Amino acid sequence: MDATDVAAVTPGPIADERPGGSTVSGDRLPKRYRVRRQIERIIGELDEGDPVPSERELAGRFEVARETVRQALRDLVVEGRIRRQGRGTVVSRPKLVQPLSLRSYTEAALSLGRTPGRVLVGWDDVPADAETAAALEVPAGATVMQLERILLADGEKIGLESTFLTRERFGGLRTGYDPTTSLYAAIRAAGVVFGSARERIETVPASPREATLLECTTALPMILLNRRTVDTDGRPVERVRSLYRGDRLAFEALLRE
Amino acid sequence: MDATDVAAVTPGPIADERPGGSTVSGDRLPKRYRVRRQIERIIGELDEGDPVPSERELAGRFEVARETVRQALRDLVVEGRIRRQGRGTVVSRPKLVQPLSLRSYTEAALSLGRTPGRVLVGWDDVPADAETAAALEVPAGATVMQLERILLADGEKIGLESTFLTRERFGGLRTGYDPTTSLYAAIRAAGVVFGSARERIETVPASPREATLLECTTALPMILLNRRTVDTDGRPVERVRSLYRGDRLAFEALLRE
DNA sequence: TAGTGGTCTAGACCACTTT
DNA sequence: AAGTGGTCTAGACCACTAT
Repeated sequence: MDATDVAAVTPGPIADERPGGSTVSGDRLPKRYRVRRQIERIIGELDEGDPVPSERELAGRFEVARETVRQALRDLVVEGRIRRQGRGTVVSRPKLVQPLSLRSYTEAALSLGRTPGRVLVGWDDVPADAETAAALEVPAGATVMQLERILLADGEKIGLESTFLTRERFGGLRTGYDPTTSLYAAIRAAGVVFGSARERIETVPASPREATLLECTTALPMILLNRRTVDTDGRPVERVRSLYRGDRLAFEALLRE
Repeated sequence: MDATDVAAVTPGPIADERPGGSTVSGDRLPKRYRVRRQIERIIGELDEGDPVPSERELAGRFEVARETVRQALRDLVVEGRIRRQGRGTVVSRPKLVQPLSLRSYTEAALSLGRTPGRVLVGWDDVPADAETAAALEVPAGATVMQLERILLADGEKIGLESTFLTRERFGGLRTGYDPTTSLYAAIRAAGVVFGSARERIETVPASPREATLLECTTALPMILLNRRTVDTDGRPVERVRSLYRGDRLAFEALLRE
């Protein structure tokens, strides 16, 4: 189905009596929500991957400013209903739902039927910031290893992951470990048995660097996961900071008494 | 400390050579990120609850359009660094970190040293939507009870919670249960033993109704939790849809092998 | 090269709250 | 009455991409 086919779906301009440059409509609902509902009707008729009409065309069709259309589209991007892609905007796939577990990203993605991948961004010795130092139980400013990778699902960039490890315990990974493979497998192979982890989950905006790396140009809301993992003796193993595209991923937890 | 005292912190307008109405600065970084950094410097000098300079004043000080300042402030709101409040904008408190567990909101808030509260929004018989019907194992469109409440922490509105229950099993709660108290306590008192729950966590924008109820007028990113709880026999107990302000809350999970 | 989304400007009116 | 954030307009230039 082509985007031009859906013109019949939209009945016409959005009702608004006020003349002149004025704006705030008499009713309470901001105009962008009515625009949004119209756009939802359009994309409801489209299939996954179909192009959405351009911002300028939607603005003209609904007789609103382009900025107003953009605000409506922004909501739909956050919800993962549409996606900006190369040239235009297209209808997107449903969010990937990843379980919160001690398993690695590789294992989680595979169990969901997706093909995992990683792109190495950097593997450097860096001074530990306050949070990393506390997590790894090293003095503030001590040198630790940082492994930063982009996470892929079926080739799509969905997250950015930084793992911090002490050189004392894991310096050996520098040789013989391929950073595009599962780190957890390598850590286990080094004889470490994962015990438990504490993970903090919140929403943050993407920074310019992160947006560039993940190819989402806007300041999209992201899901930030901060994990501290210890082994069965309670000794720190890793600190991980994972930033996932909020429009592409959701997480799932299993809770027990 | 007063917001007017920090003028000395800001060195002056943001560097940008281009003349005329043009915009996109020669360097790659959008102007709003430099504006944001300037504002961060200002609020770094302020204490919790202090007023942030007004949007118009910041725009004048940095010699940018007010919309550009608003984009920068939007990021800081999402991160929970500042908060819109009545008249102006103020520096906010750190996020509340709530554990993901089978415990009720009441128990979680108390264990964090916060005073929990609830405001009843509605308690009605409603037709089950597809998700609710599946969760409660009733036919689609069947009538179920919906209990909708605003969640408070120290009097502040931080979330909106809808609980769906079957009338067959929990119709008795209609009499003798005060909806501003803990629902979980009442359910337990009815002889139900919670078994486990599956919870989905994601980021969504707030709808106009939700923003109004939570008194966050903007389309702020929210954290949406969808929970399905079953008893020890695996029978469905409840479906809960909780929407938390992403700028006020974070969540924490404990992971084990 | 034409069209797209990304960014920014300079204005305007509104509802609301504080003074 | 004055000031705040919330919303919207009508334009503009840019980098990028598909044609």
